[in-house]
Amino acid sequence: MSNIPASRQHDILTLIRQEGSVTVSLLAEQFSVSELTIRRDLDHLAKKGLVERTHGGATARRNLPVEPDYLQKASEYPQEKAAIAEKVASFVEEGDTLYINSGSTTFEVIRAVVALEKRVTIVTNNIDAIYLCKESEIVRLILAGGIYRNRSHSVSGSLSSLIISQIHANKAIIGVDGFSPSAGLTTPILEEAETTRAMIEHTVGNVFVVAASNKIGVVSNFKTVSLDQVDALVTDEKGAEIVKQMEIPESLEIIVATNI
Amino acid sequence: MSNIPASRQHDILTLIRQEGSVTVSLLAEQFSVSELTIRRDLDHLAKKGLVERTHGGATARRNLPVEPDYLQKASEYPQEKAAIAEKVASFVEEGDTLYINSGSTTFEVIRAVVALEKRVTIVTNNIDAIYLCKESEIVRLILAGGIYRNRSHSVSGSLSSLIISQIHANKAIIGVDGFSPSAGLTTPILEEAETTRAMIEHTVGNVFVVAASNKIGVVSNFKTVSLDQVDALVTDEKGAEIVKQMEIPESLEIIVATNI
DNA sequence: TGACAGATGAACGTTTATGATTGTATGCTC
DNA sequence: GAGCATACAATCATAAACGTTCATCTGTCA
Repeated sequence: MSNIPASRQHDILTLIRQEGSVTVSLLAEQFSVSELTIRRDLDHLAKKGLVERTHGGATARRNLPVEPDYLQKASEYPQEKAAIAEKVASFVEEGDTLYINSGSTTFEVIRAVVALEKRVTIVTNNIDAIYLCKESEIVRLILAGGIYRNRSHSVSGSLSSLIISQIHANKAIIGVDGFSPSAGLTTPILEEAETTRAMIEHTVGNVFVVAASNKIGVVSNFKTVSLDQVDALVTDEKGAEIVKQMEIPESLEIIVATNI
Repeated sequence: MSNIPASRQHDILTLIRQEGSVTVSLLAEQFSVSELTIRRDLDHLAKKGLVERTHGGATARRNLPVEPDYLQKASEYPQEKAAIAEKVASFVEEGDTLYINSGSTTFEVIRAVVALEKRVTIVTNNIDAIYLCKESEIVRLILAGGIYRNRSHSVSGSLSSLIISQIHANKAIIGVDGFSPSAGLTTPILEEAETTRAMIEHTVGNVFVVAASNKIGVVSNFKTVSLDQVDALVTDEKGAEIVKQMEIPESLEIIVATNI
């Protein structure tokens, strides 16, 4: 992967997130390349679902009719999360059945997985997944049921576990609020922890945990599982640095998602 | 500010949501484009159901953005459906647990029930219910899980029935595509029929069927249950007329919702 | 050195956005 | 009810943006 276009696309992405929207002509001028190149860059970013392509330019994604609280959270480490999502999506294969729990990072994961255009089944308790999958004809979406929590736009609890008990996925992609060697994976909501645990227990393949550096070493309220039930941690460069100082199970692979 | 159409339309939309209403001439001045362009922008937004077009401008729309074909169906008999929804909601009592299946009529029912501000639990397979319940702190929403169908914005099938098998409601409010003495209640989708049947079977109290006159006497593809499992039909005046000609079980009460 | 992939730009025809023009409908004033 | 102003719809012309194809350049690898 060559560096010059990648870094320009990264800069474009930052600019779009900053300004909300950009024009092709302005970008072409700013980066001293032809408009055609900019258009290709934007198309590339749009295909990954990172921006919304429009006539004359591109805008930041704003396709959710109802914006959940966690979209504010999503703006905390947007690039890290996008990079992590991109990375973990690269492990997804045609025909996979995936457990993906709720949260801002895993929301990005769903976006990245749908952008792959592979024939996969996504099982999730994140209701917002419907916005991401609605245009895809080849991704099958199974929603867990249960009591709806408006703050996280998700369902969880014993009723969710009931459905999960019927499905065995071959990969799980799990977002957490805390990742710690001693406390394992932790979340602030009891029911979410239960649902996530059920997902991990019904996964026959690899369990990926996605977490930006601000989650590493953190302990939240409720324990999901301990680290020896996790196969891989996908994190950013800073997160990987922190993990290196920790005593983690040997079986746990650390995967670094380098910023785009 | 970049003046690409998408960005301008977004700004117009936020402005409308902020102010409640806008005029074409003011917008034209503000964005330095012709009024004609503004009109086209507003038409565009109105077509997506995001704003309400008026003479000389546009106003905010509190309605949620729903699927076009869903919306089309919803606009078929809007007054009748609203009246029916209002009527059936009047039977809902504090503390009730309600089964409500998916469909444009029952969507209105959920809206009416939430407006009651009574402490009830709604169990539904209509995902759009989240828009209606999100602001209510006293309505508890339980979503059935299962495979998501984008056309109806609902989940259904055996996984949904699994959750339903765990819940016994004391009232069920059921929308149908066909209501017929011989064929019973019918719907065009097999899985929906299964889910609806499960709801009715797990209701210990009254089962209400809501149907505007265009559904009465109609037979759709898949049977849900026969009429003797229904306690009441809530319909409009024209529907009541038609039912009078039919041979229906004596136990089935006909409730007429008079147009407001 | 030669083959090759990826990035870039030019040229072409096509699509989209915009504004001017004209005529029609709506609402208001008198 | 006549006259008038405003908003609208319909049509056309123009310019900008777009997609497609081809050619060029660069760096990599054998």
